[in-house]
Amino acid sequence: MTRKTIDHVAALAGVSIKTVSRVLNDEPSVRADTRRRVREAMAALNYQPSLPARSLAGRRSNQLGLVYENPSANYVYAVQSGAIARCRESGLRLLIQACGGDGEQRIGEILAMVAQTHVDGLVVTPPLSADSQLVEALRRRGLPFVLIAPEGAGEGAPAVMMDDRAAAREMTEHLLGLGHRRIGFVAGHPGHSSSRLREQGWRAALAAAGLDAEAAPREQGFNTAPSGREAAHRLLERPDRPTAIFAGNDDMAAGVILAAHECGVAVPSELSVAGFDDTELAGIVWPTLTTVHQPVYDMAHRATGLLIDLVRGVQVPPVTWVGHDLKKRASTARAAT
Amino acid sequence: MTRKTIDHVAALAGVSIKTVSRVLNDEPSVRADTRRRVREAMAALNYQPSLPARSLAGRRSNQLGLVYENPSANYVYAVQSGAIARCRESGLRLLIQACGGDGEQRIGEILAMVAQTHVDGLVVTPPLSADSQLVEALRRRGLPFVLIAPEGAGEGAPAVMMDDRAAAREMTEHLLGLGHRRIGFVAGHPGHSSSRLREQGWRAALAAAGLDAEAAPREQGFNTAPSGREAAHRLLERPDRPTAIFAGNDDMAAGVILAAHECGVAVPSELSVAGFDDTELAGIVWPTLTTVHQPVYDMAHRATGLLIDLVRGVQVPPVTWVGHDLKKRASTARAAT
DNA sequence: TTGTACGCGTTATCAA
DNA sequence: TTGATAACGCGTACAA
Repeated sequence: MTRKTIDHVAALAGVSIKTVSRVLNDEPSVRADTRRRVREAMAALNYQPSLPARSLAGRRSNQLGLVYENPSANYVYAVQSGAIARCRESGLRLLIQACGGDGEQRIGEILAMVAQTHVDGLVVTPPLSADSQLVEALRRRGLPFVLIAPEGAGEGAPAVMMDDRAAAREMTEHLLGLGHRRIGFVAGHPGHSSSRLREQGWRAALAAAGLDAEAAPREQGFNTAPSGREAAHRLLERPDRPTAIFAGNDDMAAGVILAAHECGVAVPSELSVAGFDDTELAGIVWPTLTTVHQPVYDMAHRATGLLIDLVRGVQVPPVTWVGHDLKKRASTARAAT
Repeated sequence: MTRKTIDHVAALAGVSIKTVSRVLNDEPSVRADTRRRVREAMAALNYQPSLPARSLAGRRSNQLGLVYENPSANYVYAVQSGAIARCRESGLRLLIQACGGDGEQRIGEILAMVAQTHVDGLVVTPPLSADSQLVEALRRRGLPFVLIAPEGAGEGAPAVMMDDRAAAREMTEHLLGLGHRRIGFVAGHPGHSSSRLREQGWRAALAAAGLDAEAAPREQGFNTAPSGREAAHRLLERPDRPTAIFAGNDDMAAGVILAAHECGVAVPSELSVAGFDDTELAGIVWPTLTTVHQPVYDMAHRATGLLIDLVRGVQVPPVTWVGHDLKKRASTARAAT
């Protein structure tokens, strides 16, 4: 139960604790032979360096933070997995902070966490990444941080983004290519910037195809399946019923499919349905969902990599774009003639 | 950027740092008046104590660990949320550790994490909680820990469990009560103890109803929607097609519904489908899924509470049972006559 | 290439 | 009820 310390290792290897410290931190100025002896001693004792001691003594804690607030389980899980994987590659720990509360309080909570834990930097996920006050507070604090999918382009802070607008446009073009002309849209939560961008992509594709983008059927949803279901009912009741509905995320698309079932409208023969995000759900609903793959894991992995660079003083580009991907599954088909 | 320390607070409050420390740790032997002055000084400076310093100096780190390995996104999210909430109530931090690798290596990883981070205790989730070698290693290490849903009854280690067997039996009885006699079962992953318990509950209910439990239609699944779909196809092809199918979890139940759609079997009029767990999915598929609510958030919350007691030297019961709940939704109905 | 002395910010010990 | 001082286990600065 009594902790093994750097002193034990030093004694066993016959060197000073400073040399052990050098080996621990992969500093170059250690003779290969000495390094080997120290390594062996560490292994023999099953030595594990104390993170608190390192945090306290050094100017780095070897810990990064990940903050999120209230998104979906799938999103959080994917983000965490990507960030954890990247941290592991570099021998760092990830501290996860779930935020509650409103603006001011939230910022205080995050700054308190930073101060208490000594984290070296922060990965900020949406919707927190769109909070310009938070961004400003972090900047003032002088803490390295990387934003995932911020509003606009992160206001100069390093950000990892996907092109929601272009992806939505591509999906709409896919539907147009299948012969659809009345393509309805279920918009996502108004508070999320991605909602606006996706809607813009849909409109842009319609306009480019010579359709009246302003008059196109559009209903408001809130990123949940029930809201998608209700929006779909409103769309399906219209005299000029759409032959395709594009929902701003997969949950809402699942709601659209549910509504179609309820109205006796066959998917995809009478109605094509498309989603966005490519969550687990897309492969589970029936028919399986055509959707846009958002590489959440990859985005988190990259954001964490950028943060590691930043902490080490390496310059990083202001915006890193990640690609997206159309997943064509069973919920879309050629428009009935 | 320069950190505020206990010295600053002590100076401002006109006391020694030890007194500030006492206030910080809610020790009783401080005059109310002194305590107030110290509190005010802390607030005025927006003082945040250094967790690494406390971990290093004290015999407690005020940090608990949560270890998981590879379960579903929804499960992880619910467990984390419950544990984080409980930690927050007691002013503790939660360190989350995702494990990879096989038995030996996994144990080493967890013990290394414990040694490095100085966590005061560990919440162990399934399937790790069923690893008796891990349990033994933690016991030897002398670290407080609580198991969630272990195999058997946790081998004497404190555990939080739900009665999978009784719940599955109740669900089967519900189906029997709806007039079903041919009730098929899709078993979950053979590696999970809950799979066996749920199957036992199903069989017990059939036997109690005077049916031949041994000959009842049963197919193997692996906790995924595709495996549920395939199992359902096999069940639906039988000459004595079941009028109800009970799947060992919601994902597989979603697969069953999908298969029914594919075979042109109407749910619930021609086939009732029941699931287990009450994940998000249950409210999203069509028809919405009748299922057993497993209180994952609550289990994690309680397990963390027990762990906090344990760390403080308070005795806790060896097993804490949590209740379950039948959620009757749209996927089950009276058997066709 | 290696080692010595000190400090990081807190808790523990013991004395007042 | 309060305080002085020594740990805790490591990195940093500087010297050898």
